[in-house]
Amino acid sequence: MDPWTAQVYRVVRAIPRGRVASYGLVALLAGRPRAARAVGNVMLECRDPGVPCHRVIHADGSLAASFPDQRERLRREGVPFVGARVPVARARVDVGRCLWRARLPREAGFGGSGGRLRRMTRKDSPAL
DNA sequence: GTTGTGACTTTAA
DNA sequence: ATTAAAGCCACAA
Repeated sequence: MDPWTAQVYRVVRAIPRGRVASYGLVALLAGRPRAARAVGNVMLECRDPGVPCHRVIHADGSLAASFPDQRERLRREGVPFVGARVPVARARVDVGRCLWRARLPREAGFGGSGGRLRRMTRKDSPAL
């Protein structure tokens, strides 16, 4: 398994039950702030039951069209939804209430031994 | 090197 | 509230 996949798995495994993280947040914690899309690709290939890939959702609370089980698996964990009065496929996660507030120091390789962090560039923060 | 492919995100209509 | 367009990134051809 390549390092990128391993790093993404490490982050996703850290998402607690009943909480969710956007692809973008996972990318951020994985040390690749703009690699949300690439995170999606990893999830697409993920067959490891130990990785709670259903807890990774769109930034606006909507879910990937091609992952039908996701809604039910989240519901089973008590993840709150909004739009309970519209088509099932439209219902979105109440991100405001269950977004994972990650602890930075140790989780996901920050400050720990594992994570590869890239030096910040102008593109990462225009304020630089 | 280049090109194409997405379980993405943000912005502008 | 939708929808489209344009970025963005890792990966495999």
